[in-house]
Amino acid sequence: MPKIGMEPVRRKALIDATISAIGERGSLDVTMSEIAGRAGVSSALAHHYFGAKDELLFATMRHILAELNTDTRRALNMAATPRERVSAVVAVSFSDDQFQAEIIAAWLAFYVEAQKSTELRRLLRIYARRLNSNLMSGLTGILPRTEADRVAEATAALIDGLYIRRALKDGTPNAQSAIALIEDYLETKLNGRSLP
Amino acid sequence: MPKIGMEPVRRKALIDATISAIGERGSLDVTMSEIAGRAGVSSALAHHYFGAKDELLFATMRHILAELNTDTRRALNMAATPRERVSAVVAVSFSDDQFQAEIIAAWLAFYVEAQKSTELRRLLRIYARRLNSNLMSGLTGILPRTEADRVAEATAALIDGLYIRRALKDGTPNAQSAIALIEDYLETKLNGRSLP
DNA sequence: TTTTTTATTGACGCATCAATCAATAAAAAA
DNA sequence: TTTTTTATTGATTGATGCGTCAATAAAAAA
Repeated sequence: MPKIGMEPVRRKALIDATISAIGERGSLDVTMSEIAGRAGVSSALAHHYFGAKDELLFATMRHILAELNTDTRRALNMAATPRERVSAVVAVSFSDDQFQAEIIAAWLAFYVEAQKSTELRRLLRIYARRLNSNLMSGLTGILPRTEADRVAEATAALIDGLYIRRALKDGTPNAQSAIALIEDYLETKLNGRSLP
Repeated sequence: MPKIGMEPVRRKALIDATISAIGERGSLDVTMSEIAGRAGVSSALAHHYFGAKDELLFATMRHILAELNTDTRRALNMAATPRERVSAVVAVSFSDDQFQAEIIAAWLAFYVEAQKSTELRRLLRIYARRLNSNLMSGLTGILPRTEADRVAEATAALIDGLYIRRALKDGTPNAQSAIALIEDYLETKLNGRSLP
């Protein structure tokens, strides 16, 4: 009993299923059947809408990136000062929507896959550039350019590093301590004074 | 014309081949034949010595970890002050022997694989604990415990973060700027003053 | 009402690999 | 010299999984 206009519904369901499958397996070694099953459809349908597995994975990463971008824009819009902008970018990276076991696993897996796939690498570079630009949008209002560059790079590395290290632990991600760590760094750098 | 005492030679060759194969492919998706071919033997021989592919990969990660540990111990032995100990740990992580495209790719790939394999996760946790302990061995001589803990965690995150971010770039790894970034952080934290 | 488009799947072909095994041969031990 | 151990591989098997295709059916268009 095929209803019309299913395409966007299925695409969304398949992408969500991909994320949760990757989250559970902890890698991109998930079968099309597994993903399709989770989405409640046949693997043939997944191929029908996405063509090849690569494209489904690519669409999934793009979706994750898009969500992060949306959240970041919203947070930046609410930030009043440059200092708040920096904190906003950090906070979004460790927000409940982003800093989930599933998403973290996906990030990691996609980083690895990017070694093979040129397109995926391009996508992740866009993320890196965007993150840098978002951080700089706050930092340039506080520090001289050279210093701002350095702090932006360190902050980005800290974010990625805390993500990857998080993957080794089990249990619920502790976003609070991650944020505290980065904020401590920022405070030191921006005020020249660390937390007591 | 089988010569006697080949086992250690083959094991070493196979592990080296595994690293270079992973480096080229950028992931653990390398076939036993590919690895064996690089080592100049048949895939059957690889199975003969390592049993299953898992075990070869495991042995490879253990080898990488062991090398890092050896290098670190040597560097720590040459460090005279606590401050030098911290720098030594950082320097080794970005030394020519460690900060190579091949090794970086392997680290990344193994991090992902650790999501699936309990043993591998245990191995990587050992690395994390050891890194922390090595950093603390210097930091506790400079900062109060709580502060030292925080700086150790941040430094570890920076190291891992710079590794993962390195994987996105192409060309030769730039260890110098990575070290500079971390040293700048350490200077700020330990002296309360950043580089000009 | 007939035709086309959209949705959907079960079955299948085909390729890839990990792992096994029987076979070969040289060295070492008995 | 016979036997055992060590080294080595080509061929094979069995499983897995991507992608395709023909078939089915409802909705929409003609």
